[in-house]
Amino acid sequence: MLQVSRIFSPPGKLGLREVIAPIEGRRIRVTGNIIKIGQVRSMKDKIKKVSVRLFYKKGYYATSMSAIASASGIRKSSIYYHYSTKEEILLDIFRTTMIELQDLLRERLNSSKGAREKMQAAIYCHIIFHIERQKEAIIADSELRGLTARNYQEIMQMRDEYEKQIQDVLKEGIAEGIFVVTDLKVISYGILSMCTAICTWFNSSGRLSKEEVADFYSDFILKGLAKP
Amino acid sequence: MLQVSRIFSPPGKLGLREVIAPIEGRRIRVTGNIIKIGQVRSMKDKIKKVSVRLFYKKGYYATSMSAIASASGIRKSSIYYHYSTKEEILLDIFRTTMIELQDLLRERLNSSKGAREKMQAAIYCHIIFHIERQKEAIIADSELRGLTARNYQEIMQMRDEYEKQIQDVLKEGIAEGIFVVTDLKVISYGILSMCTAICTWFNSSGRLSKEEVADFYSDFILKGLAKP
DNA sequence: TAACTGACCGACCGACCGGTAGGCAGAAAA
DNA sequence: TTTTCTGCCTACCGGTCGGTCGGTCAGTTA
Repeated sequence: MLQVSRIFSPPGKLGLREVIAPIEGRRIRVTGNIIKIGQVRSMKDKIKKVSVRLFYKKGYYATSMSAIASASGIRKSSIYYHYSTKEEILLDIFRTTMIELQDLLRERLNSSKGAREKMQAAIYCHIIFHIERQKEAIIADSELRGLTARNYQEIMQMRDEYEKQIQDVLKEGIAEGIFVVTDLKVISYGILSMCTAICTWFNSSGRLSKEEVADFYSDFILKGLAKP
Repeated sequence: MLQVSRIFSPPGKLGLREVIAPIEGRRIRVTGNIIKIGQVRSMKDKIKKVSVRLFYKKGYYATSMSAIASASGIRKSSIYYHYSTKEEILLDIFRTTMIELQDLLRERLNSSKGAREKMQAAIYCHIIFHIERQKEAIIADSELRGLTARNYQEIMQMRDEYEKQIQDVLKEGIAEGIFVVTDLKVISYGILSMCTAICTWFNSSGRLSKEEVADFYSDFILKGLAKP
């Protein structure tokens, strides 16, 4: 039996829809057991998820804390129970996104042999990630200015490490004698930025699948790298 | 003889430096003649130039009208004599940047023969422009959200026309039988986004000159396009 | 000399910003 | 049963935002 908590009794001026909305995706305790409704496990996750949507749609600066709150079904001040500042929400999004991307790449590279296969894997997973996580990817690519010095440096370091892995694959290909690279950094930036930019124009209900796009780019880049 | 105008007599609480600042780059009339000081021809140009600097440095939303005003050496309300809204400043920057880029590309393409030479010219002028006009390029690339529907569409149309010119060169190369292109749009987006992204990392006092970078990218892309 | 115009100013507006203080219901711990 | 903790609430803060308004004053024109 669901023991109806205060959530169901209208607090203040909230209407019925506004009362019901926050329940979706919230933990509800029933004498010890936890029932998960929807995909969101806690209010903190919900705030983060909503923030991703709003930062993506309107940008970090143009998104207010009250907008995040009302889309999460709580009051603005309640956000500060979970996050101490607005920037911390952004940082949380940055961190999890970067870590997931980093882990994915490392895993794929470890299960690949040779520079050609590794480069293919790297391009493929970078592109698929940037399409599947389109919103987070765009935020991570364009909202760096929202971070203050300390946090900015932390994220930039993660980015550098990621780029280094790509550059290592390029080096490996040069050592193997299958790649020709005029300038390691310049070419690695070029490869990454063309793959990253996909998330700005890709339409999942469009003409092409993400796998097709990944294949096209993979072919193009490997041809550009190949020793004649 | 310089007839000293009100500009020189301190209005309100302005200190000496603040009084002198606005004179630089301002038209000063001396019985009919106009003396130009500095590179800026009018206060409107100065506001625009200052806005480019601030939008680049802090972003459109994070830049306030009062910040633009004080950096221009006038009061906030005076900006509204030249521009009716903040967005109009942004739109002005967008328009002039896009038009300049568009004109530059058209001119270079007209003076080139054959798809290979045209593609080389297109890459070269796109990159050089994005490095020389780094600030405007970054704004044009990242502040689209600052435009409301009507203005957004206007700029997007200009962007589409620009991309079409690149796609036409690709088509020409396919017809000539020297390019192999898996997908016209996808590849053109890839080429443009890697060339555009240069403005985010290029450092003019760095290891490489803009011409070197342009050459590296040109080689890489043409190799990726070439028929084996 | 009088009327007009271009370019600017100070004072002010309502809306909204991120963030804080303190309270309160219900669940868990003692 | 009492106390503490969790997760949210209402009410409010000082500050800033983009933008407006009624002037003001030098220079031009009539």
